[in-house]
Amino acid sequence: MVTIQDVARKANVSITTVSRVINDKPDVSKETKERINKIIKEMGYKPNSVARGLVLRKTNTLGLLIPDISNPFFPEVARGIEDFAKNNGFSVIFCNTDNKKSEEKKAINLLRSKQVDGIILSLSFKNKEELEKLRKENFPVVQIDREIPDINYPIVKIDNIKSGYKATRYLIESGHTKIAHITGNTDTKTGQDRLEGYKKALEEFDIEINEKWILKGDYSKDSGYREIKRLLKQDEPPTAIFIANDLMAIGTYEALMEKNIKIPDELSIIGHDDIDIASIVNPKLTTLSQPKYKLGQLAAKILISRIEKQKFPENCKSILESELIIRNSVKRLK
Amino acid sequence: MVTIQDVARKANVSITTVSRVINDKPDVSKETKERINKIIKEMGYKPNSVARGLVLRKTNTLGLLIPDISNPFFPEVARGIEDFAKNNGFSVIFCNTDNKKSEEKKAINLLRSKQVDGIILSLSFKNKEELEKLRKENFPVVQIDREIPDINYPIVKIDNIKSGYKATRYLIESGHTKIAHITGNTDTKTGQDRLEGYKKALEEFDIEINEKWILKGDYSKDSGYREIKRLLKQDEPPTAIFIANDLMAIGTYEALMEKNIKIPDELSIIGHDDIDIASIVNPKLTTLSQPKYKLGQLAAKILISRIEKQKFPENCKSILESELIIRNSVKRLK
DNA sequence: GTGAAAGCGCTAACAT
DNA sequence: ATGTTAGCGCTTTCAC
Repeated sequence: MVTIQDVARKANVSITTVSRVINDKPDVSKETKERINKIIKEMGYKPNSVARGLVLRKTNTLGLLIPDISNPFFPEVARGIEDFAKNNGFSVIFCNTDNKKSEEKKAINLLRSKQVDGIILSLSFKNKEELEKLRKENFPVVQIDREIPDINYPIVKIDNIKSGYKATRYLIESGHTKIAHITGNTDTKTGQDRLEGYKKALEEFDIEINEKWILKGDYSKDSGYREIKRLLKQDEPPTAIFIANDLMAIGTYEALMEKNIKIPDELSIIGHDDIDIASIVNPKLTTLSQPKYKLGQLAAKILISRIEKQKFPENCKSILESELIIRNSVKRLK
Repeated sequence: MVTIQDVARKANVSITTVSRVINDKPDVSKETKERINKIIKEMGYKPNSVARGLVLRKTNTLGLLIPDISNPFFPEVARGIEDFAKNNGFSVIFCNTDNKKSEEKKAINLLRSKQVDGIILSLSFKNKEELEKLRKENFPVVQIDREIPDINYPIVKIDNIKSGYKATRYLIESGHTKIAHITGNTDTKTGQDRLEGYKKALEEFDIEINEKWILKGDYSKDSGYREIKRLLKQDEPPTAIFIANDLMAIGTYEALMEKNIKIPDELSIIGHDDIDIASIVNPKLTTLSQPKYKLGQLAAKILISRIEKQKFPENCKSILESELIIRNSVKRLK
């Protein structure tokens, strides 16, 4: 490892001067600057960010804390974050937590001890404590996707109530009145919100809410498969169903295929998220699309602004709108 | 930020003693140890990894350099890496390069300047230089998925020649003789290898290779869509096709659906990778499954062994076998 | 325009 | 069993 010392020695200057050159500071003659730059190149010198981080108390590193990078929702978000971060001189450490409180705590401690300058996180609903600790220290944080209520931190998310509302409303406007719902994990705000939107739409159109048609999923494909089977056992089946995410909808597809029930003729389905698969299954899944890349990008933008202390609304809530993607899994009755 | 100084002052001991306690070193009385641990807890002291990294010349951080985390192949690999890393006290910084040489170079420089202890990477085929630089310094590296030839670094990958061979052989054994191939990006070793496996199988079974039936894709869904359309314009179409990855196969599905060509009755398809979608499309796609999570896990294991200087074959090539997943997209003619 | 010196928070000889 | 000291590679005052 060649250090600033080595460069200074070779150039016959003090390390201060070399430091000035690599940081592009004034007060160094054009002549020496060029000479030092040449030597830097020759020796292949690269400043040590760790040493720099120690003195500057800034690592130019962001933490990303998510439930699971292999959940199809997150890779694109992560990409949006990394792209924006990279373009602004930051890199990102990612941690998977599987929504476990203990893992979340460990990950936050790890990131803090690594002195990341800020954290983008998607916490499980129950974990208010950790976020409050960060808040107390006024540590830069941006929440994504899931919001822990009553804590004053920026959040970038989809308006999930509205999104659930839009999905359900589309079913209603297509002529359906018997509409079921498979919820997401109702330990998450996201899951609760989509459910709330579902109820809101039914109420608005004076359709009675049938609790038997509200089935408790957990965002996993298996839970979609499981819950639709339970639904089908009921005496009076619905004609349409809003499923809180596409992954569960896919599970549903499999169960229906097994039972030889035709989508959308016998059951209309609308999903949520517009993951890759949605445009590929047969019939193509009507769903709501989340601007995932943008979500990540914006989260990184807000966090970095906060870190660099540029003006940005202190506790901005950025609510991105989801987009209805009409495909072939909903039958229009009118 | 509370530092080791603060703890030492409060405990009326030297920072050395505190250091001994937090690192669980001997030579400190049970009594003081307990007292200091109590104070550490009270003050919420967390050691500063950056300072530690500076003196120890070890950051317990891994770099992960991949083309694109939102490419469905990588999230699971990344998860395997992060899990193993975490369980062994490491965290991971990830970088997307889009297979661009310039981005790869920038990312490696960034990771080096951040003093990561090792790098797991999947480089574009043309980028031998950067890897050679690392090799010269004997820097810990593990390649995943794609191998740059002639460089003595550990690699964890699928045997893609064998995998292409297995895919093609399965088509042959199903009774097909007119077998086409849509290649992956032939700038990558992976793409070349699967093609080679395809040819090898044909040769072994004395089937003449028809260059017209070898179509040049680039691993993107669009290229699958595009190339199958070109294939269909030919006078004498094949009865089966091996497509170098599932994403392209999905593009193919769309084109065939448009043209109302039935899979597998009119054209049999075998893909590669077994991404989520494969088990969901209609008909379900027969494909070869890569142990992605294991791939990541093993790569991390080898890299960390190397870093910790535990014995592990210096230049081990870990060739994981892909697994044939028989579904419904190949028609058995015999 | 350039350099000497202090210090970021920690670990590791080397005393005592 | 505990403390003193030096130093990891860098930036930043302050002096010249």
